Amino acid sequence: MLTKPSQEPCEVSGCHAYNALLRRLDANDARVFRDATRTKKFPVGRTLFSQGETCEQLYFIESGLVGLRRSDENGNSALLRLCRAGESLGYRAITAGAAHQNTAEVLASSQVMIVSKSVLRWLAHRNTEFSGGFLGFALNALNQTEAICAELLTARLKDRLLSLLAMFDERVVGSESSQRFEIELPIQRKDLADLLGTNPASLSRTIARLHKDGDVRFNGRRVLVLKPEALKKEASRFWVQS
Amino acid sequence: MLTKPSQEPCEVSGCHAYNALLRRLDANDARVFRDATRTKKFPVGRTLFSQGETCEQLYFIESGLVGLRRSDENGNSALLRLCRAGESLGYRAITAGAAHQNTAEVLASSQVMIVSKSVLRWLAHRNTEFSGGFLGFALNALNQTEAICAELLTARLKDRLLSLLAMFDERVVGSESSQRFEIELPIQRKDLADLLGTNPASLSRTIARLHKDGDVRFNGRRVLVLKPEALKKEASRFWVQS
DNA sequence: TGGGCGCCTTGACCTCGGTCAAATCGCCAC
DNA sequence: GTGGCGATTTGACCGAGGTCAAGGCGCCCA
Repeated sequence: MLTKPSQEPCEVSGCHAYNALLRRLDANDARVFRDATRTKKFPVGRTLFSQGETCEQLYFIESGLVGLRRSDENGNSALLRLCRAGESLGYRAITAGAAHQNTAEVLASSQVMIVSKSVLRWLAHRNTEFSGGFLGFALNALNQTEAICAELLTARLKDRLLSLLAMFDERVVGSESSQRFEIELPIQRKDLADLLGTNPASLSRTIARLHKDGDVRFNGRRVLVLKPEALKKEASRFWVQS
Repeated sequence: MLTKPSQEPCEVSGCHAYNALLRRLDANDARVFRDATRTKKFPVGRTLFSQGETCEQLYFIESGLVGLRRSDENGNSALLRLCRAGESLGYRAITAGAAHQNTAEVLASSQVMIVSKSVLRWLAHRNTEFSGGFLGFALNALNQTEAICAELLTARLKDRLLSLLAMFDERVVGSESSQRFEIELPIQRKDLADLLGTNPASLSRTIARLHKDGDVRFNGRRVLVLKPEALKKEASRFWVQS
């Protein structure tokens, strides 16, 4: 995919963030950028980078799912949010010239494009608008993190779970209103629990309650949504315009 | 302060963010920027801008305290975080060309510098590194919001309160370890409760518990810290390096 | 000096969700 | 199949914190 001499240099990858950066470069620099890109597959459980490390690379998620985790010295560890296909990672530490503030752990097997810091520095030096791209990434991340934060401040576990479910399927915001449909969860219960700030036991109980109320039926990682409007109501927070 | 012909153009205001932007401009543009700046005092309860509005101005907090609040259509409203003297507001909506995602409400009487969007646009057009400044602001905000998020995901109300107290006094991270000292809270209970994701009643009970345990003694807005090490332990999350 | 009005605290009550241990399920290798 | 192991659910228990209403306190103003 990266080697084909594309006629339309704006769409050379399946990663939105990658394309957004590429669009800010002239043909020549775009070639440099593409040539410096390599692709790697990461299995579940692997980490792209760890909190405290200095940043060496810029990452672009082509497929899969990566979680950002933050720990403190008291031993607490929180799974802050998910990064999906199309997103970029590592730009924060590179731009700030600081260590990674979070650990990026692979939650579902992911295909990732990688560009080394040195190439990036070289390009950024020649293209001052380059940082405009990162600014866009940061603003999106900030908005989403604030949405999550707002939810943690106000919503109950049950509603947070519904809202999280809504994240995993774009049909939730689609038009086919009252149709039941199925979502395939890409991650396991422990991770879901971490994202919600709870533990697998409590999560399991909440799922049982939803089941009993007839809203949503869980079967392992398959989730049958019986009342889409319940999800829709909760979904809104996450879909800030990007 | 803004009119004096400064010899050292880097430090013309008491606002760190303002100075950071100014430093990215040459002498000429810096003058344009300064001349376009006006100062305004906002009393408690006023808002700088509201969620959903289009952004017309860039704000710099010289003194006081501003809170960012996010509401959703279900009627929930969360006070996300505090913006203190030195911070900038409004750059997100301007940069993204979108509406404000949050409401900025004045929690403690504030002195604010204001620059109109049109001037900013003009300057940003001539100075492509300008967005690098905003990127820095966004990365800081993101880090802090993540820290708050992590705390909400893992910590109990009591510990979140201690951590919030620590925010209000830099002595907490200082060296004078075991000395008791006093903090003057700039905001009222309701706002504290909102920041912690709780209500005044529960907050009051938590305060009473801290009082009984001999850690911290509240007297209205005056807080006597008896065991600084208790605060120190919690403070760490918020002081990510900027 | 005595309302009046916010702000804050307290009481009573109860639900949500945390904790720990045991049981069950699902999956893979042998 | 069968044992093993991790993932998930369930049970039993209980504590943190939500809710609503009443009470106290401080402050301003007439």
